[in-house]
Amino acid sequence: MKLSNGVETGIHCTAVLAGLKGDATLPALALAEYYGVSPTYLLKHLGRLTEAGILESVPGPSGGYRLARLVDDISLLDVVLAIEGPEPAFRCNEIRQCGADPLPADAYPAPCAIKVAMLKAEKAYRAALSETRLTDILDAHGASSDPRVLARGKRFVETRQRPQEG
Amino acid sequence: MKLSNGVETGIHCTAVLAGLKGDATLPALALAEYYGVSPTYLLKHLGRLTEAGILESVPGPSGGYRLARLVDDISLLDVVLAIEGPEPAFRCNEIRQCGADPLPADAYPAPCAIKVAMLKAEKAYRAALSETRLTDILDAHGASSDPRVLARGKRFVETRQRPQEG
DNA sequence: GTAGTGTTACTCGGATAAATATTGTCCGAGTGACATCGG
DNA sequence: CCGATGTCACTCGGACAATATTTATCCGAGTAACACTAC
Repeated sequence: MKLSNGVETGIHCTAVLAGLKGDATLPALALAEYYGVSPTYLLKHLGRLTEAGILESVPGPSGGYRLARLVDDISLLDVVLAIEGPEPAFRCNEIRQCGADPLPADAYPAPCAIKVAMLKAEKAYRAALSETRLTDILDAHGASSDPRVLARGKRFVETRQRPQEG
Repeated sequence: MKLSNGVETGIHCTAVLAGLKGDATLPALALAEYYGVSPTYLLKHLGRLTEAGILESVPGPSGGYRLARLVDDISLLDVVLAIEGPEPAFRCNEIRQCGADPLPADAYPAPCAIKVAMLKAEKAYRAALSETRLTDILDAHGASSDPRVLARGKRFVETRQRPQEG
């Protein structure tokens, strides 16, 4: 079980975009440079987030991405599901119904107990992700980060955001 | 994010092996036939479970696998970790420290807030898995399954277990 | 000086390859059972 | 008839391919800004 790295970059980028004021946008290329990741690959993830209604994309020069909702309305679960897809990690293949001399399907009216337990755990996982909103991430970041880190982020956003202010 | 199918087969097989009495064993080939999965591939998963101390393997004719511990001492988490590996699904690459004109490493004394949140969710996931023991699965299966299913399982175990009784 | 217009450069989006993880297969080492042979 | 022994078939375990998924890349469509021209 390995989570796509796109989740990490997606959340980070969403957090950065939360720092924009008003209608300002930030191009994908800028975010890619800021985090040292592949620009074109990042584009794919940002596209997923846009499809999911988490981000808005503005085409053309001075275009880019910005948040489509308030930071309070974005949870980590939203981002993870947008990038990884909505399907649960555990997928029951109903192997209990397979194999030698199988029974008819009507012999299995109750759901597979293993499936139930696995999905229950995954539900707990998603609940925890759902309880964490982007605001919480930003607050924790602001409270525990070194001033240099905050300054670098602020400088970056001010340098690359569109439209340029000033 | 997709969980290996080996997890599903691993749990099912462990549950079947729990039905053995005394020192009896069941060969991997029998389990593979029962569930209609690749025998050699199943062998790999059973090997992982043996390494983890969940199963015991007996070589030679009339050999096979059996539980290495009591059903109360085996949780779903044990099985999942044995097959998927102990590492968490979310792996922080510290991309916050990468990119253009990076800051020195000592600018990041606090752990990444995103990493903390993701691992916290995963901790909840593992806790839920850990609370579910193999006993619970067996109880639920015994209580909610059609008589035909239980009979098929019993017949299968009695037919293929080693040493053959009778 | 101002409005209209054409070009241009920059953006995102989808189709196309490489790398990696998962899935599946094959062959070899080891072991207990069985048949055989001798007493 | 009973015991020792050699062969054998069956087991698990690790090394070797095929497939699926993730990762990365390239190219095209679209758009707003800019410069230029005409008025």
